[in-house]
Amino acid sequence: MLALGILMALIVSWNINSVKSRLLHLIKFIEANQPDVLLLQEIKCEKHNFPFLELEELGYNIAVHGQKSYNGVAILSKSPTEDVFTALIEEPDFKEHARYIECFTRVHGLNLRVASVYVPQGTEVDSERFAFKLRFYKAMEARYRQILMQDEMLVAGGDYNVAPENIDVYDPKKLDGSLGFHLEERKSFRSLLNMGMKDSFRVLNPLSHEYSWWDYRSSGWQHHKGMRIDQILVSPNAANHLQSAGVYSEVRGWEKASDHAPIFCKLTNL
DNA sequence: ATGGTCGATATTCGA
Repeated sequence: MLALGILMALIVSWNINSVKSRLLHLIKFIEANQPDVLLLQEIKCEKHNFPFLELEELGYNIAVHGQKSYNGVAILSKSPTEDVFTALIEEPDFKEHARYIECFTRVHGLNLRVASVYVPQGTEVDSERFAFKLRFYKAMEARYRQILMQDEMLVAGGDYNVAPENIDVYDPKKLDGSLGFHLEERKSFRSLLNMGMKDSFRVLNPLSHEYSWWDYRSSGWQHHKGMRIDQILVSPNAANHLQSAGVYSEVRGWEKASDHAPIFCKLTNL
């Protein structure tokens, strides 16, 4: 290996809203961008229905936590996915929700623990599902804290279903207190940051107004009304390697697109 | 303006 070789790790997170209905988009995206690690959410299928063959053909090792019809998360990595963990939620009522998968993998000499996270949307503020959303944040925080204490590099990307700040939504006044932008959930998200995790996009683009999700129902994409509810959070030791971060927003304009665009961060091996 | 549109599934649920 050349001493001067600067290598870049591309890590992408994407709520794909059904991996089976979006498989051609996924393949097109991979061929164009060649991510080293791809974190998927809302695959909406069980493991035995996941398109392993098509994606292994593109050079990926794959870890899947599947569920019929709803939720489902996966990790694709050019390197082997080791030490897979999914048991974040043990509550009987929500145990079957496949919303978290984590593994160890390597990218260009970086040893990373990576997680693909699909935080509950919450359905309605103050509902039982909203309470579960807040509990999910607590469980995630405890898990991340454990990993930070082991001094591993953590890259945890996903649909956090919260827009952290005013800059992250199209109309902060109107949306204040509504699902995805309620103070309680924003505090839960901030708590991850206060623990030391960095919002890679915001660290590198402090003033950018960019979104990652546009609602189907209100034709949000057509009206430029979106929210930045997908994030790639990184531990402080991984943040030292951050080079850039952004949103592949053009993907949201593809025909029959997911309501979320892929997001990325790049880490250098230096 | 409390609708709208998706995907999986079954004629409803969850987002």
